[in-house]
Amino acid sequence: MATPESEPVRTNFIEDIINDDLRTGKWDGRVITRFPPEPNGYLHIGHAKSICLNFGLALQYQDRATEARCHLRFDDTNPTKEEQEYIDSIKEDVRWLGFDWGRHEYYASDYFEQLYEWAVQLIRDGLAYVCDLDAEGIRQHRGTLTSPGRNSPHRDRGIEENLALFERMKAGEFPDGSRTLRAKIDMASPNLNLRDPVMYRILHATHPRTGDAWCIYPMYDFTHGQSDSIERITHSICTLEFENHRPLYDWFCEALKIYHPQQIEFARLNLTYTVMSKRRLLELVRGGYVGGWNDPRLPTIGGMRRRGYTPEAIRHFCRRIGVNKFDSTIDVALLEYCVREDLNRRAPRVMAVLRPLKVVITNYPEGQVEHLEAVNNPEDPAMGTRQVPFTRELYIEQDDFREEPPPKFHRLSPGREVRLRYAYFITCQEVVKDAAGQVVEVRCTYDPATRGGDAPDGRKVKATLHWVAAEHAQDAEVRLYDHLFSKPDPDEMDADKPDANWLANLNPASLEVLSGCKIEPTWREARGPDWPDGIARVQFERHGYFCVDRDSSSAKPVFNRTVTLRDSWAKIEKSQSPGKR
RNA sequence: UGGCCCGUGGUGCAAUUGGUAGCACGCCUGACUCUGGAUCAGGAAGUUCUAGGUUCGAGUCCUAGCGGGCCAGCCA
Repeated sequence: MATPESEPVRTNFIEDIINDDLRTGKWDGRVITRFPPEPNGYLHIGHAKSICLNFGLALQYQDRATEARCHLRFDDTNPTKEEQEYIDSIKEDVRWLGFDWGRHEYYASDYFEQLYEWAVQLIRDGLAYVCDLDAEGIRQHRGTLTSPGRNSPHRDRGIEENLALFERMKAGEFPDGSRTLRAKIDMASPNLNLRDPVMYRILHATHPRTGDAWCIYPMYDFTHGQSDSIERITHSICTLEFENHRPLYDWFCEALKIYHPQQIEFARLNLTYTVMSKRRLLELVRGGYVGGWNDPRLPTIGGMRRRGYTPEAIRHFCRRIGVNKFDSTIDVALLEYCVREDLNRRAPRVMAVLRPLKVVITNYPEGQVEHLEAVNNPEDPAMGTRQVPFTRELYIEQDDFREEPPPKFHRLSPGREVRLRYAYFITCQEVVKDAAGQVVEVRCTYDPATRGGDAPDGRKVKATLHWVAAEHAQDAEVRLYDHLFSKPDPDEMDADKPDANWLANLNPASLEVLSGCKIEPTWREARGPDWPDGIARVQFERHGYFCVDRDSSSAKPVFNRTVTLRDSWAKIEKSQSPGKR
């Protein structure tokens, strides 16, 4: 049987290019890609798309290529924004996703010396010059989208003067922002990136890796292509916004006469009900709208890991969304489908009552305890069974009882018989209410002949409820997560408040913390095969998939809801509610 | 008003490179079921952005238009 991981997926336009190249021998049969994050933030599902693409390609062409691998390269050219902490978390995330860069861990900063020499080479060739304009001056000379720029007054400086000035920039003789090294291309180019782009800027800042060795730092455009070149990358895959930079990428490689990889752009990932930009993610964290970078509601890799998503599910998702050259927004339901699909096969089943309602089995002997066999995972008999204690007093879900059942509700209600999973049929005989009229207890009788869950006389029940023995129950905290935003597109504003911004669309119910939840005491015995990442995941029957949060203690476990089960009753209920449909 | 890139069911992708569209998610039915889960079967849903053109034949090629994205950081 084909696993989701191995299922064939149609080739995308990037694979078409690679296949062509392999056929024509363009790169001597090599396929070398790279994932080049800037260590200035945490990775999110959008990065996962790129990671899966780049590392996936290397894996995929292992047999067909003479050499196939993917490098991990940190694009660390801006010390004012980058930190070691980000480097560490990025490595952790890529590893967790299941990819291995082997010894191919690189840093653009490792190439600073070479980059400097190349800059000098360009000056010697008359293709670069030191410009004394400040940021404002450069901007004023740049022109606009529709009008050409003007040459810098320093554009025609002599080579020797440029060399001396650049040397002095490097030596730290000038303050930040006072001068730049620029490529001499074309101030009239319709592509603004070609209007004498800055190659080096002065930044007296301590770099996480090179410390204070440099006070001039190369710009992205003067770094990325050359880094690719040094590493002999064949296909340099990046997102669409770099399309306009490709001519510059090519220009530098050609001007320098160095190995010239091919840049290919693809569309970044967008998901419904969430935001993906670093800026917005940062705002959510800084503003306290979420608990931190690994808040389970965030689309960050750390958040998803804590939410209980598996690397397998994320990889499968990334394979299924495809790769293209135009913006699109994927329905988060597909992501959720992928997690369910994976967890359904792997997660042991456990009974957990989230909102307890006490049930007393009036004809069941007081003090008696029976141990009933429960299946750990109906999808995988190899996961075995366990013995769950059953007693006179139990908890069932509040939602599983209705004093006045609506149409199509076939759970417990007065006079009705249902099955307690793996246990007995019970019939509701009496309802106990508090002073406020709230149902606080349901008194039932059980049929001893239905032990195990089947009636010898063949009679059927319409519902099977999960339950937990009251005295034996493990108390737990359960965190119910839902979409972070209440609209598929967080930017869509309600007509009555057109001036609001995306934050107004935060879903007030994105997190609900439940305490006093009752978990079946044998839940730990239900564990299936070990989870490679050490995060325990279970299915709470009829609820969804949950993972054990790091806030857990042995006295009180804490569970995070990864995703709910598909819930057809919820749909019926929703369609019954007035105002709907 | 400039340049570049891009338009296929609600959403995301396919279509053997010119032979009148197929898959998945979602949605709706039904079957089965000790999870209202899973599974299985079926259904609704597309003027392939529009208009011309080439061709026996166009989602694929050409032209124009319309729509969307990106670009005026000493960010990446």
